[in-house]
Amino acid sequence: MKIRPEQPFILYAEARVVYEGRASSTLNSGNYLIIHKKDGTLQILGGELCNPLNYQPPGAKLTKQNNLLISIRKNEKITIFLNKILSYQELPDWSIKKIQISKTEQDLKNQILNNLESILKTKILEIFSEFKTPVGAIDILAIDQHDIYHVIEVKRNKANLAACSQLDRYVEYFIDLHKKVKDYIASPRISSNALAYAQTHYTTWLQIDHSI
Amino acid sequence: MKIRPEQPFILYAEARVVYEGRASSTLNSGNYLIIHKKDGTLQILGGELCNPLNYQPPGAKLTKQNNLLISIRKNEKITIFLNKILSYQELPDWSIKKIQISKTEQDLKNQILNNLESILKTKILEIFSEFKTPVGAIDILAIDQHDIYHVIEVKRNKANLAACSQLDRYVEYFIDLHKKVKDYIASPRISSNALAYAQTHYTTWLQIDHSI
DNA sequence: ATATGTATCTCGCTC
DNA sequence: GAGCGAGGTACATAT
Repeated sequence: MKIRPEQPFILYAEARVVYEGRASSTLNSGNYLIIHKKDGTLQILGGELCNPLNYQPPGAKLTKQNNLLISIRKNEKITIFLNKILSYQELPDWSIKKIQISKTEQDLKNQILNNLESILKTKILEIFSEFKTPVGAIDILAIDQHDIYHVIEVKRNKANLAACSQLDRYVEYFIDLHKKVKDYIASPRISSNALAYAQTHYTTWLQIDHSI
Repeated sequence: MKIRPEQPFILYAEARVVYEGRASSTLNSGNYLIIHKKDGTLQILGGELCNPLNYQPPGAKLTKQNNLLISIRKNEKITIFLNKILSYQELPDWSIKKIQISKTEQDLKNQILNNLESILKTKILEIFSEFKTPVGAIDILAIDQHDIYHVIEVKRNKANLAACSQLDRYVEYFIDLHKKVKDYIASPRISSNALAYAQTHYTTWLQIDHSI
């Protein structure tokens, strides 16, 4: 069956691949699975690991010239040199449903918001979620009865040094505005270096788990 | 043809999927592409976007019970409820070659290392790559003739606030050791907020491009 | 095993 | 469009 580059399809072929764009890459000849979706997404999958060897995100445009498949998107170009087509199948009825997910960071955040005063052990007058600053958006900002700004960075899993630094930026922002600040990392776990860093920076780690 | 869960295969099927592990998810019934690799990798791909709807990384174990495909890895479980098999193909000769990539951050770093004195405009006595500290590994550390520590954070593309914060941690580490420090972000581009932050924190942005 | 950072990250969101 | 951060991030690497 003839390859129709405007169709969604799966193609198993002996091929080699060249990519030129943000980075550059070459993939030596072998048997690979080539996937093309109707939004332009292109993936070349190898026989192990999750991530594609080469890919184009949605919006790419696929064309065919003799034994070449060429996908172009902005300044990125993938050229597939087809040596032998081993199988080809079009998937016109491929579903585009979205997944329903839970136990995300948002869920953990809601859990904290619902128990904020007992967690912070003070009376809260104002609560902000995703409070925008020039140095990023604060997960939870709570202002208490003594005008202390409680800044909370939430991580759904193990908090690391990057989480501490994120918090540092927010704290500095309020310090510069002459506010009194207390800062917290709320997460189920924290890396040892992050915990050490937090302790020397007067950051409180709130261990908090997904309920259920 | 009968599904053999120990084989690498591509399966196009009407199915629904349930996942339970670090997070939880459900995917309603539809036509999806199910990919199984010999390293245990499992992916359920929808008709748009790059990322799999559900997946298991290498090391997962796949079994079949009637119309169920079950993949288990540590505390993570994917259950695929097969309603109708639309196509099934085994790929025993799927290649596992690796891609050759260039224009990575490492390439950019080497470029800087090869021109360090002209970039920093001073005589360098010692150079360290990936210098380990308790607050992370420094991309490039150069100590000059005046015992000034030049700390460089390299980003292959656009630098953001996180890059600035990374640098802050390294600078603070040396300040606490009573060293004189100059810090730099080296990248082709930088976000406006990151540049503003850098300027108020005495961080120098070195605009540097991938040669070629 | 844990920890850290990169990635052609992708993706969704907000401005 | 830019910017930011989450992600079941995956993945490589060092300890």
